[in-house]
Amino acid sequence: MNKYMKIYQSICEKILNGEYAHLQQLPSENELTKIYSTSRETVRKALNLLQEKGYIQKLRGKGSVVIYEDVIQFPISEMVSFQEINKRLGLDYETKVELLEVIDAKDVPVVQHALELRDQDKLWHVIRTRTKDDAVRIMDEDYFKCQVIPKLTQEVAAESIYKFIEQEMNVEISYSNKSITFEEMTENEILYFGKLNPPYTATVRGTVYLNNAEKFQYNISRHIATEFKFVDFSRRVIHKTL
Amino acid sequence: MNKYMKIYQSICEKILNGEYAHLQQLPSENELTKIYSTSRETVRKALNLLQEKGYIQKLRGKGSVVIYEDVIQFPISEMVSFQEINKRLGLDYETKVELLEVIDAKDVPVVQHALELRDQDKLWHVIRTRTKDDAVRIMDEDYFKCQVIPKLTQEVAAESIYKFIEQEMNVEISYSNKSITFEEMTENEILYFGKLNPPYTATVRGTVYLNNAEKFQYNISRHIATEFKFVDFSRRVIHKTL
DNA sequence: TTTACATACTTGTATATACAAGTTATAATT
DNA sequence: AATTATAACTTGTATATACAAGTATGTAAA
Repeated sequence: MNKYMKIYQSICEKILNGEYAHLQQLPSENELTKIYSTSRETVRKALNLLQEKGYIQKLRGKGSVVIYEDVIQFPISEMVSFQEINKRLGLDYETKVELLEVIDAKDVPVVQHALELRDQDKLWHVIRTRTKDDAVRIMDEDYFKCQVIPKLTQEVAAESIYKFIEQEMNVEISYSNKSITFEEMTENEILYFGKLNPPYTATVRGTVYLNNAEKFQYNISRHIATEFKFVDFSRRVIHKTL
Repeated sequence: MNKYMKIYQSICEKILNGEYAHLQQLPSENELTKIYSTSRETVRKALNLLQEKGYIQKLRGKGSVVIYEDVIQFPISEMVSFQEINKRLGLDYETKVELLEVIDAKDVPVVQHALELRDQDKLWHVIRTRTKDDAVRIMDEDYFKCQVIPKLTQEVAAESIYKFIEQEMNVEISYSNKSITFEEMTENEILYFGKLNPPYTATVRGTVYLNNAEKFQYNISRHIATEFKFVDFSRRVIHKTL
């Protein structure tokens, strides 16, 4: 792995475990070059990434301070797998694989369109529920291109599909476009969640891309509307007034 | 302004107006250095920013392609002012300033806590509605530190407060933390939206920070729950499994 | 025709240098 | 004591170089 990525992960870890606390000043770029025995530009790459992801704030002349605070809600703009969040936040959800099958793209027109597939293209169809305190809180439905992921097992689906893809296959998951809507529950959702009042879900739909801009996954994540809270970190870039 | 920022804005503009179309290949880094008569590293800074913001995808050995597509929904993770979106997407909402007053921080405990204010600190309190087709669709409530923004007029509030702050004052709006929740409408909201079925709002609450990590704005943006759709772009960074 | 290789392109990483610009603390001056 | 200037720090920008690594293409060999 790259040097600057190692430095990023090292500092990130220190922030997450409290070694670098909220609002604490980080060592200066010059000091970090000595600590990691590297050049200043390499340190700067790591720091810029930490800033972009909302861990630190840099200020010219002063240095970098930690701005990350533990959240106990779902980060929407982070693109981390469920298991990564589950572990990091200690949420203790239990995953159950409700369905794992291969289907034809033509049988799910919405997904076929979203992933730009031909009729005969094959898809993995996975449904997983996330349970806590004996109640289903989240229902995840995923579609993966079989072309990209030839094999998929119950065990992998119960653990982390992303971890499997990135470590076992030579595929780089790169970015995603998501949408969040509030929708009335359908019969299918009531099946998993039970009858709720109000009968609404917060639904996150996402298309996930590989690093060559190929679409390979379509995801629908349904949460109990009144229960969940999505959080987001974003940075301002000034755009020209057109 | 910086060179790489000018290049970013130049290419960004070309993407937004279609000069560089969806999935079109950008000129190579070497060509761009000639076009903008600068060094490769400076071009790379601009391209990396474009990639981070979801406009392009780079691929080693191949080049950069445009991945941006016009969306007609609200970008949640972009941190652009309402007027910036309104113009860019041609949404044609009409803004009405319903309230513009100065209040004591102690009168709004939630905001006081969020912005870490003392009892006697003063706040601008602004309520604006966004109307389209003769119906109120969005209700924006903002609180700004008077310390940072001493003056604020009805005219500025009707236009763009961010534009005013960044161009008139010497203040750099830097980043924000937002949350999205699904909430039952209160009497106050029914006042502006009217009675709706179901009586729920999609509520975005955000704390906005300056570049010195000082909190200066608290924002509550209420949308008709079943009507709105938030969109999000995010990039994957592989985290260590802790 | 097919395969393999070499080559010329692309972006990615790491390093170095020089200077600009903002902050802070110290010392000198008023 | 208050102000000013200086020096020593901080991060930001721009440039240059060298090499690594992935992609595409053409050429030569099988």
